Amino acid sequence: MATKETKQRGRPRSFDRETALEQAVRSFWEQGYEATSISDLTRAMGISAPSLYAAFGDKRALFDEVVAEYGRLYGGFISRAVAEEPTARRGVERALREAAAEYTAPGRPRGCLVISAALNISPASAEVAASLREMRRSNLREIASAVRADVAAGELPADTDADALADYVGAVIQGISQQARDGAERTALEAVVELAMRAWPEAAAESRSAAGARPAP
Amino acid sequence: MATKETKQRGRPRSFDRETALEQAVRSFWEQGYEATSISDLTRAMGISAPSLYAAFGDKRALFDEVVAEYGRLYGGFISRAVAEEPTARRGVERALREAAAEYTAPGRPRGCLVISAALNISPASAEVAASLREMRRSNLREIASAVRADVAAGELPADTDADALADYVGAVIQGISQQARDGAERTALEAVVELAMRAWPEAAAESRSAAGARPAP
DNA sequence: GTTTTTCTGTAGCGAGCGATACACAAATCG
DNA sequence: CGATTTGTGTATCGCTCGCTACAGAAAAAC
Repeated sequence: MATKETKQRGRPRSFDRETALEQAVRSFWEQGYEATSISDLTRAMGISAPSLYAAFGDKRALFDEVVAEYGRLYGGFISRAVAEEPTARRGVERALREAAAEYTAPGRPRGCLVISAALNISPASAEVAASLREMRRSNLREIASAVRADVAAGELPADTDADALADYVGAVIQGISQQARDGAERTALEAVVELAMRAWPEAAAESRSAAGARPAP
Repeated sequence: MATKETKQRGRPRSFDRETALEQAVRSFWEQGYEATSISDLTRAMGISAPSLYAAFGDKRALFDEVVAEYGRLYGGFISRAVAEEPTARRGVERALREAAAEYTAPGRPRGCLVISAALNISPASAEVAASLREMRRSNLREIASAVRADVAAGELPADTDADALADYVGAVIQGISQQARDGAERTALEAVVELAMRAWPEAAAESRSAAGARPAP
């Protein structure tokens, strides 16, 4: 699907589409959707406005591609951590630690694009905000699902409120992203993660034997 | 200072300045600094642009007044909670519970203006963002100070990292504000607060006798 | 070669932005 | 009363926004 089918017919594109997209990612990541103008984008991408519109459609379509690219390159670590670790606790702890690292990684914009790019949007761009919000909700559902699986496995107390726990994790992640944007250092955010994980419920003592085995959600 | 000195000389203002300011607070609270246009403001305040500029200066000066008014009417509860409660733990718990209530109060914009009004700002308005950031930092300093006082009083373990604990509380508050803006209900945020407080360090068992007495910072 | 297709650069569209010039209205002061 | 001071309404200003018309450039197809 992504490979060129045959030789293209007309004048070839004079810039690398992937490289330009990567610069668009950085621009939107730094300033958010509305605060990033077409002029900002053409400057960062090194192309003119008509080239941008020919290659990516309009600003909204470019942003959609940017979000997908961001997810592919930088944003998937939460889903990955929760899916790969054997317990919800370990998945969440890994996700939070990676968040502290990712959101302060040198040479990149701070924080999370999905969290911060569509804050304070004017009504005209409400759809963009709704789209990113749904992505965040999806992440929380994954976490809540992992928590429920741990409860079923006796890895967490039976009265654990999975949705509340997922909301809590989401609040901490959003807070970490925000503080990273405010200039917080990685070590400070790791200390926050350390504290945040102290709120994790303790497993009932007698049923910790089944650790590592988790039924599919 | 705020009272009229004598009878004013020229044509009197045809609108109530305080009421108009209150509408400006709502507009900036809902949409943030940059996403709120002068046109939005004049519509909400029920006055024309020249009247706005005559009464409040420019957009930036109006926003500064809005921030001050917001702090006076809605924003002081964190400082109040931390200052009035006898221990840092009780102060923070009260602050978080009040945040869950305030940020979802019916008939008001969701979340906290100081947290959300200057997110995703373009470089031209960087000063506005810096100003609100400094207010947030000031709140965290108050919390860290209360924590240090509790450590000195034996109310918290001697190895408690006051700055990290304050950063954690700040992250939770920002997360709660964000989720409130995303539509979370008060009860859901209260569950998040309940969980967040489980991370609070336990006092060393033998020195809890001095509860209620705290030396001034 | 000529034709066809596609991309690029210039230049500019209508709309909205923050902010204001200017004439008129409404009050106090003498 | 006239003079002075201050606020209001209309009608913009210069600027930037997202976006595009149009002509020319660069490739394949014939």
